[in-house]
Amino acid sequence: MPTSQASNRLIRPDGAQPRVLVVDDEAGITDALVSALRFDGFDARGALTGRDALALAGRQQPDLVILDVMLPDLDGLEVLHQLRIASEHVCVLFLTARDSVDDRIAGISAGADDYVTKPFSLQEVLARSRGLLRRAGLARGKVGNRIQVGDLMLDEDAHEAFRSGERIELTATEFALLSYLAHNARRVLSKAQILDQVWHYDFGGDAHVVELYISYLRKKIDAGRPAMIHTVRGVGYVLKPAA
Amino acid sequence: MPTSQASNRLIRPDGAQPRVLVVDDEAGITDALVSALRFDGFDARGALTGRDALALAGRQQPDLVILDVMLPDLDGLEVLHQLRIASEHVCVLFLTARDSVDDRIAGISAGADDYVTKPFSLQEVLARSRGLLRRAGLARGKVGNRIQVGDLMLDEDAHEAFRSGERIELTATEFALLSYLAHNARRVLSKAQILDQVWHYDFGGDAHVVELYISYLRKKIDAGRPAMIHTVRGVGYVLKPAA
DNA sequence: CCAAACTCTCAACAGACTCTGAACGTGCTG
DNA sequence: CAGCACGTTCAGAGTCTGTTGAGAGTTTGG
Repeated sequence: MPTSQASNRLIRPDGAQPRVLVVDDEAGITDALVSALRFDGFDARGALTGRDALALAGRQQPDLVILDVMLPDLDGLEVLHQLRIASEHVCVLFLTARDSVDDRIAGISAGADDYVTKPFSLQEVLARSRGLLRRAGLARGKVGNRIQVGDLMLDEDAHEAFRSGERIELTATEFALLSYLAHNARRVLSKAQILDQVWHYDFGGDAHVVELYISYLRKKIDAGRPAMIHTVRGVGYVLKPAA
Repeated sequence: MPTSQASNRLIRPDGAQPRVLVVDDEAGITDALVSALRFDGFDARGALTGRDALALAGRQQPDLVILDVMLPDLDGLEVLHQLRIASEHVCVLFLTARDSVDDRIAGISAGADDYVTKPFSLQEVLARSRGLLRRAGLARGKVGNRIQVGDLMLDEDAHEAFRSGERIELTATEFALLSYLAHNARRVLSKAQILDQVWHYDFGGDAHVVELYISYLRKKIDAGRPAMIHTVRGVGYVLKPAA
């Protein structure tokens, strides 16, 4: 379902893909994340238990571990600590329940590098993962987290969008959608794909919101300019440089 | 959660990152500090016991040791003494329990260069660490611990802030917050990130304090001037030069 | 030991954002 | 050309986020 984004791929100094280990006992979440990460250019693996995770980590030597706090066998925090002992330079992204202050405190004091609250969107996790790895020095010599398509530029650190140098105000959802389109420029994305990637995974609504937000984006991005967002009837939407 | 700040990174004369050794028997604290230091550009390692610390120090030859006074095996003071024998030029930052005046006196007379009381915030420890290493001559040719964003200037040694040359009175918390924002200028920081970095690690409150202090800062920094502090709804806050 | 400053909680308000529903276009297809 | 499916857009309700003022509790400094 997710798609690659060769233009913004992170590269290890040795030329290989960054390695990511996903640990969550809900197979659905693990699979979705592994799948999304793979198509985003990461070498991703999944584990459903803390023990499996530690065993895998020993062999895979991941650069990043995405870790659910709640695991059936070992506590996520314990796993984290073991990981740090084994390989000190690993980054950790925590998955926690919303509003769980305890988790937050535990996460910080356990040395998590960042965390995302459930329910999250895949794009959200991907964005944070890229950010962590870039900061950890696994990025290809790049300043900031920028992506460019034609005369459209997105700065994912500053959460800013520019068209022909002109700044465009976007809401959080609009930015997430545009960001997903930009990462997959020139590729048609179905409404289902978009819904899966940009909206929270427990979002119950239908694909109508996608159409709505495409409409919002058009007003802001394409208003009075050569169109970059195109409809492919019966298939989905594409973002590409204006002719 | 911590973020890099390449613009203010300290560099060893030999070009490598400054080496830091963190020693605390609470794995959570050690992990959090190691993690934060790493993202701030240090080559950090952690040890949970005094013996491990001495062993590691022998191999790593750290420039700075962050040392808990209370250790299970050896006394922190004893560790400090041994360290000084081994390498005279190492800086030492003590971690002590709050209100433990005895610790402070003992620490200073034992040759600690500075100390921080628990519970601390990550930014606090990072700031002291930078300060110590700079004074020890490991800074990239810089005068003072200054950071500038647009017409806003922070002097972290003097704990002073200026906007367009005009001095601005800030409380301790306000300064810490502004400092964190400045170190990550043009990057959106979530309230959770800010809370983790600026407030004490055992702070149980919610993110509302962040909003409150942002409001205070705005009154002092942006009052009647082009705004530098911006809200990114649903994401967080950014500091950037006024357009 | 008092006064002032500071930090944080609470509560009310304002406004932005997100999503639903319905009406309206537009392009396919028979 | 009629009918239908798909897509677009408008309008509005509800929710959520962020802002601010007032004040209690705590710490600091004289």
